[in-house]
Amino acid sequence: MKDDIRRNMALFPIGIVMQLTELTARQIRYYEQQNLISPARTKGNQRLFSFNDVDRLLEIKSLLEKGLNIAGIKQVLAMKQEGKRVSNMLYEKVEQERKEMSDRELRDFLKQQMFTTRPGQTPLNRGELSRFFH
DNA sequence: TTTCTCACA
DNA sequence: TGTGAGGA
Repeated sequence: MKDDIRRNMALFPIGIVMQLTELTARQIRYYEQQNLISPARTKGNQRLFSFNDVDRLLEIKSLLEKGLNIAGIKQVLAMKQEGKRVSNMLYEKVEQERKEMSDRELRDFLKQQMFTTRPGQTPLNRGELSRFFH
């Protein structure tokens, strides 16, 4: 579908993205360093974000609020891409099933993480989320 | 004015 | 992650 070119078209500077996502410029730049997003650049080296980038950031924010840290988000995002590759040519109904499955898998994944965390290793989840399993 | 990179009393 | 410096 050629709707992708529109979603991936670099349009807004970091200032607008800050308002859209309610994230600080510092955070947005940091997430880029962590390869969670890959905005285009202007000739003046200014970042230009696409709708996809904004969506991604909103998802990151959402995951952050669920208590995940960057490492956890990276894995979730990776899972999303795999799932997308499979459901790309399927219909909406299947798309919904994928989302539900993703949520369930995310829960299982997090739960398992809590018990699998090895000594000296930072847990993938922290903060509020801990309350749900402890 | 806005955004960029770098670095930390 | 915040924040200030110094430049574009």
